[in-house]
Amino acid sequence: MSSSDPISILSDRFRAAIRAAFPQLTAEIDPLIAPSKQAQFGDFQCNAAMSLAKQLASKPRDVAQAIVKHADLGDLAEKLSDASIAGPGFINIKLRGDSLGSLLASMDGPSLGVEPAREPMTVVVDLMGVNLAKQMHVGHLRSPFIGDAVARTFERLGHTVLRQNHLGDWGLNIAMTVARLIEMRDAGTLNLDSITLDQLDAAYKAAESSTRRDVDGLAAARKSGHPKAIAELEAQVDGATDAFNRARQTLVKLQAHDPDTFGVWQRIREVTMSVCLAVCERLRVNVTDEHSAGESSYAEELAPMVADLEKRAVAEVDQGALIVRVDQPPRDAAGNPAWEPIKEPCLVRKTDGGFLYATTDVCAIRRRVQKLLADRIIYCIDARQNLHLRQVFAASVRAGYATNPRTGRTAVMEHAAFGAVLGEDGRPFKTRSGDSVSLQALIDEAVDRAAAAVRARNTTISDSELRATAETIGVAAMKYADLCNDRSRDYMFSFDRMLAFEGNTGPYLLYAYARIRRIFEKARERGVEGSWSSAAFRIAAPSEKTLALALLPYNAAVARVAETLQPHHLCQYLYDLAGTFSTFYDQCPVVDAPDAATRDSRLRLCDLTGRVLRDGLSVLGIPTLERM
RNA sequence: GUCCCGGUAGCUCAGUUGGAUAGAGCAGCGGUCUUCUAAAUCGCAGGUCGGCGGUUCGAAUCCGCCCCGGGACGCCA
Repeated sequence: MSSSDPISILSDRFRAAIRAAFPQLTAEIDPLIAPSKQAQFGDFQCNAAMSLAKQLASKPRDVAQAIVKHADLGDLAEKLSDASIAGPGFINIKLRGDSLGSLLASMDGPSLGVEPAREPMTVVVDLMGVNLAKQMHVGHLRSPFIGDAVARTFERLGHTVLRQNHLGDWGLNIAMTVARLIEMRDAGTLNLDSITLDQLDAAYKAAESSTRRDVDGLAAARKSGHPKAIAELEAQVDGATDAFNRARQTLVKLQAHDPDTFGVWQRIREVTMSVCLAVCERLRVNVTDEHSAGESSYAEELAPMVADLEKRAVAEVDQGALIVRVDQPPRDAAGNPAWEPIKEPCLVRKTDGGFLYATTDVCAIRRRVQKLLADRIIYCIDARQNLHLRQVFAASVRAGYATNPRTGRTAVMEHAAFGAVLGEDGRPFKTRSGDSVSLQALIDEAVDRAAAAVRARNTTISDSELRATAETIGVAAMKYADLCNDRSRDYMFSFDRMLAFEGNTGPYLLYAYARIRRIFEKARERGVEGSWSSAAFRIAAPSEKTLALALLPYNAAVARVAETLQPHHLCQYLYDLAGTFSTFYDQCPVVDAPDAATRDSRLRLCDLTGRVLRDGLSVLGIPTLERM
């Protein structure tokens, strides 16, 4: 299919021109086409002459002249001449007046100019790390927001996407909680049938602290010699040791699927998952139960896998633990290492024979590549896990687990790392008392604030519509505020800013879309319907041209998100589009346009803008509203 | 100590992979509603791009050395 993005078309034309002018250049050529920053220089510019001059050992302006001579821009842009060359060798390009209309027309189809991937791949996206028996809090926000947006981007491009919710649902901490709950149930202080996640969370914390042995405190007390303090701390350590041992016994029972123990565990899982999935649904994050792939699901595979690693000497014993060294990657024929060397080895078995989270993660890669046939695995996880993930990736490659059985190629594994969520004081987001804020409370507040804002501007809206509208606006505000930043940075969580309805926010984009919908409602009231859909685009007014230019690079924006795993590039595109639309809206009457042809052209322009906004927001996982 | 992020307007952030005079939004100042939603729009003001060197026609961007902030560094997950 032919592209509708002028940068893409111009790149092709200039690449051909450069090839023709300099046949001696064999390497790949980047024609460096960019929009002009200032209108006086035209619409676009080619910056390739300067860098090529270096390779060709000639003068940049001579190179530019040769490019200009060979460039055929057809009916897209005005013919180039020596006057098109400026400064050290910039080539300025001015689109022809009628070309924007035909570019828009070529974009105006179901795909909105988005080109499907040439080689559809299977992409696994790891996008949530919920732990059993723990209340969801602000720290659980970014992974599903970013991960779902990335997943949707790949889906939009025609790839097969498999979301994975890597649940923390196994291990000693969970067993500890199970032991605690059984004790409470047997003591009659707890009804497991009606237990809530908050109660589970409390039990988890209690279990955790009851097994923490204060050996440092005891040592200090012994040193200072206070008999009472020593006695208390001895009792504490003994008690904690008992609790710890009970937890270990419970873990053994759990692993053996002892009916009572396993039943309690299942109950914990049920309660946690129902909250987790309800939150996902409310946040419009496409994660359902079928995406669950908990640590427990790997439990049976760990021992055989580790035996395989040991047998093939991929892993070796070091200081009692079993490790996979990743400091000396094999090199291919060209001398490129299979991964960047990492000094710290990857531990896959503890001295006591137990497995670690790295073991499970390697096992997950093995399943994702060998069974799910992943070509690419994307981890949307906290930046602090970076070293751990790099080790796990390297160990998997070394073990051969990351080699896709269908293609024979090593799956591409990437860490889409993100920073912390900070409060407005610049410190990690917490309540005044220092607790983490529950996700439910956070969403409720965003929605409440959105409701108040809608009510303040619209007194006639029904309560049910108000609720639905506020829900959409509140969630859009939260998601957009997260996604519009470079994910690798820490980001500042501020209700005031995300719900300000001004500037680069979710509500601003929703508002732009709602205004477009209102134009069509108005048009229908006037009896104008349908006739515009086949109208010719007549791009005349400056704000029409700006809007058209903002519209065309939609494909590039989506493609860029897939390339960089950075949804903020799409946010930037959409914000720019909404902004240019607002200016157009202000300056160009649509329904009351001076003549029918202009009106129909503008209606079609509005329709295209609205569909791109809706589609782009849907790629981010944000639904639109017909009215606000 | 080693490694990974980050440092751009008073605040929150972009910056198309090295291009022309570094851009938005808040906050500040001043315009624009009998008109398709003013939740908008237009303008003004605001900068040693952490610092110093280097690479070249050209650096916020690449390289080196520092400074500051955050994080991670074998038997927790």
